Amino acid sequence: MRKTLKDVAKKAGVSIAVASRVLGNYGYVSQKNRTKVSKVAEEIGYQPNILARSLKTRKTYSVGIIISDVTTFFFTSVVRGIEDVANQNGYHVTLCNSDEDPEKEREYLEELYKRRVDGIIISPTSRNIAYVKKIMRSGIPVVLVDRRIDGIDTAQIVVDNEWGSHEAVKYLINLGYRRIGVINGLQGIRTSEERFAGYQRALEESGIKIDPNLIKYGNFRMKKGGKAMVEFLRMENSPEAVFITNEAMTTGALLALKENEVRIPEQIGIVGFDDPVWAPLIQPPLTAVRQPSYSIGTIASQVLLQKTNGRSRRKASHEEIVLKPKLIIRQSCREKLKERVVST
Amino acid sequence: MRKTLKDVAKKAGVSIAVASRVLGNYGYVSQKNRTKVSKVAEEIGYQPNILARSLKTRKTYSVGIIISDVTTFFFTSVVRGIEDVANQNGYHVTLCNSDEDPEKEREYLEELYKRRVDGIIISPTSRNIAYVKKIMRSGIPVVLVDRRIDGIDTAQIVVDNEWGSHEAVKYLINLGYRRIGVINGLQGIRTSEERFAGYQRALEESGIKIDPNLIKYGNFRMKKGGKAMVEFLRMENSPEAVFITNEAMTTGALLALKENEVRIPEQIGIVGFDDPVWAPLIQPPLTAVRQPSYSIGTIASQVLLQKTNGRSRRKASHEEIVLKPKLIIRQSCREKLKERVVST
DNA sequence: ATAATATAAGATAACGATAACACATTCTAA
DNA sequence: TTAGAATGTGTTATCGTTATCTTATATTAT
Repeated sequence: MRKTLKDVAKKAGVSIAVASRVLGNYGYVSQKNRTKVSKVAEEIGYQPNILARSLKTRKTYSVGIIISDVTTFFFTSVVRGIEDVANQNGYHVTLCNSDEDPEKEREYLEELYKRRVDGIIISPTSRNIAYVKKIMRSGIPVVLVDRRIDGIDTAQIVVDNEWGSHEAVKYLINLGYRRIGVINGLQGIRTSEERFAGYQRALEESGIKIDPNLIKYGNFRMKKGGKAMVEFLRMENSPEAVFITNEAMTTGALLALKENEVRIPEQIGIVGFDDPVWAPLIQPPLTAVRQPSYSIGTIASQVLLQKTNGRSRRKASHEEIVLKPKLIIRQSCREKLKERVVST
Repeated sequence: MRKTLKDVAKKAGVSIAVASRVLGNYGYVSQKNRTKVSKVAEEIGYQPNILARSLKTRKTYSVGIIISDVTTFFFTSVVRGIEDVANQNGYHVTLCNSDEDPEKEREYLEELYKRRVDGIIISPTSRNIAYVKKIMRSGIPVVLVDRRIDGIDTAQIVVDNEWGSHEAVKYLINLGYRRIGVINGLQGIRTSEERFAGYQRALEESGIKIDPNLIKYGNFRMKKGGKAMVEFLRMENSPEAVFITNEAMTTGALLALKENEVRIPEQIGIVGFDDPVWAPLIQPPLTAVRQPSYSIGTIASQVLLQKTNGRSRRKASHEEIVLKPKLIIRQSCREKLKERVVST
């Protein structure tokens, strides 16, 4: 059924070596054979078996991506960026969703290793660092995105989360907000920690004491964002403004506010991390920290491919590329003149 | 560096056949050798080379997905659905974004074929049907999602677009709207045609004449949706309501309306196809046709895997699974009592 | 004219696994 | 006791390529 080199060679009346040379475009082949083989290959619809080729050449022209969830706005853009440059360079992309589950992440890493991908781009949960390092040692280049890991000898493409959060919270403080809540991501994930650190620094710089009651922990998913917001609303002294550390949780929180008929920004100010397309469409338009997500993807892909091509092995091996996010001010916060209490 | 079966066999003091039997868990092996080999494999960190295995077994446990763009809400869910069930069954997923470009689509199909994927899930542009059929003939199962193709002998998982559109437009008509515009998708794509057909039927059933000026063609992307909407606004006799045939174009249109300060639903009624998470959050909450996108993915994946497993070859081979969408009524349309003219 | 090189093409050995086969043993049944 | 099955192991072919090694001929340089 499926045609092999042998079929081509036989029909063209040459050895498979010659056929391979023609189709692979290398070595010496006479013009006569060259055209003959090409013609035959075309005729019988020959397509090389990449498995066999890869087995021999030790190059698969494929890269793996491990992220928590493609369904989130941030990661779709990252994935799209990765895929675009990968494909421009003849690479294919295998997608894995870890759902923040270290177990799943570990399995995917193992699987990608077995499949002999030429490289891996991962947004790590930080629970399998030793294993990531082991994979790197075995020769597969790895590039980290979104989540930094200390003491790892490879490229990392991240956003300055601390700075972005600091900008956001500083902005809230400048507007006059004092009781500022935060809905954090999963504990143990670097991004969460950095975003929280920015929140913390902004408050400290302004001499505002940090109130543990105003700190909630979510898991980066929608539902928890809503739940955390409801908890805030139920407090006897709920926050005047809330900084929410990713898009999914922001969505959940906004939904909860809507359900409870809490008006933004009159009753509560909101700033979210991540600036999805729909941010300007909601009522009121959302003030948010925009991450250059597509660029993260393209850069990560470029860096990875550079590594797989073997060149520049010493140079730029564990560079850290930090992209600056940007606070997009819309209307979900407002000048706060005097104290106001949120109705529960 | 990388360990092979040979290394394991040598270290364990057995033949590679025995090692293969232990690790592959088949055939007769003594308990002594079984534990010995397992232990050695563990020790030296042996991971099988999937390329070699697949070459021999003619099974790669990987499936390809070709869709237009992961970045869109609808397709992320579909992809996630596919990936979830694929992974539960030990399959991996290779993602390809065609961007509605038949050329790209063709290249991806070819590439997936060369990579010997066990199956392909595609949302086709309809321009490479002959090639899809050719691939199918060569033995790779293909499942179509979202976009139906006539006269193709395989499973198709689609949404009843005509019905969904009909529901949406009928709803507008029942509210009293008469001059109803439509922003269509790319011409030549099945989904577009079906959604348009539903629009058409609803109008015809109500005896409303179809006005070509109220029909715009977009390309399923945000920008074109905005452009089409602006064109509507600039008309001397612009539509009272607009039905927009996918999420990205709806986003663009809403953005354009916002920019032009057109109030919804006072000045114009809007119904969109696709119901993204943010639909309830915008002002006013968007009335939209919800597609069961995640289910499309899971079902497609299940059907495909069933096909790859070779079982049930005669049965259910070209079944068409049609899922019903659902009109979610929110507040972007309102009872229309008398004629009103939209300000430009 | 002859050595040195360029051109051309086939045979064959990998790549790393599985599968088919052959050959021992050991166990069971007649 | 012995045929036949069950169990255990090793050897080798194979999957479809590419890479290496020969060998043969044509072309160029000295």
